Amino acid sequence: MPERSDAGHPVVAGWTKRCYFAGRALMDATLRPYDLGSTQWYVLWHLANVGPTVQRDLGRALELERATLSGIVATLVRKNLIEQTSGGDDQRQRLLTLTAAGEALWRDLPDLSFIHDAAFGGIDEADLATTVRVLRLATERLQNLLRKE
Amino acid sequence: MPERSDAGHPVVAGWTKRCYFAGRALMDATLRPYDLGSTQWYVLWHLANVGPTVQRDLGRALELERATLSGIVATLVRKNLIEQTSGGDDQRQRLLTLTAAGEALWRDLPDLSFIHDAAFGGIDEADLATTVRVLRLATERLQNLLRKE
DNA sequence: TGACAATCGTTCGCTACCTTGCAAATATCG
DNA sequence: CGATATTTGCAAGGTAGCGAACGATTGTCA
Repeated sequence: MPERSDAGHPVVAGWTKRCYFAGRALMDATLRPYDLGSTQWYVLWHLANVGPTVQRDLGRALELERATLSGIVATLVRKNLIEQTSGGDDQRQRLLTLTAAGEALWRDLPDLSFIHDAAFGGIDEADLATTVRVLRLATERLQNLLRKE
Repeated sequence: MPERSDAGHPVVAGWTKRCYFAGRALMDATLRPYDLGSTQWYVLWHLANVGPTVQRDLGRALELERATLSGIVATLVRKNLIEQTSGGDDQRQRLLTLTAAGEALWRDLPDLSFIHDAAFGGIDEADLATTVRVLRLATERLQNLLRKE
């Protein structure tokens, strides 16, 4: 967000945010006709490609807090796209499954891979690798600071 | 968010999101004792360093939608940190100014530059430049796609 | 001048993040 | 076995983002 170009650091943060939101906006715009949000799409993707999943595992896979996923699951259940059952050995956890309507919708959904291709296609592989390395290192450092308060 | 490492593209998107949220989380955690959100901090920063600003210009500088900024301004006014006046030649636009309490709080606030330093400090300048170039190019491509629908 | 268009801010409803606090179920260990 | 800790999910409340629709003001131009 900051436009200060003093040293070069804040600029990275700014473009990280802009890039994240631009991709998300394109995803949201593409999914809008289907009345789906981007994170809802990720949930459907996971259930369609991995199969029925316990809510806890889905949260870990998608890196979402329990409270966040809880709301998204509630929305998808309300739309009748997924089902949330609690008939396992562990009575705390809930199994998530695509409904027939959910599977039908998933088949109708357009392929979103064009977004990644549009964003990063044709860019030098070495540059992409550098970008990933920088972002991952920065993320790990920030998360370390977060753990130590 | 996606962990698929097929080609390399989706990985970039995943780390872009993680890095953005890690930085924001650290910022939020640092500001929590002061009951401030990260975007609220950016507004105070701008008013403290640039001076009183018309709301429209602030939105452009911070790249926020009118609706988003409207809510943030309302929050800061409610906290008595900024003032929103409408006494210009153009009766539509509102001038934002720090209140005395806002200036006092700003002086108490810790320096947040340690976040950028922690994230990107010590990384090769060329690698940072490459990262910025990749992210900016991807962002521009995505925004172009957004304009054409 | 008078109709129409553009701009500015607000409000509403939505998605998606978070923390905190709670209750229920399960695991662990004395 | 029983007390305690952990895990799982939910609800409430807050921040930050979006689009759409609406007054009010201002600009444009026939």
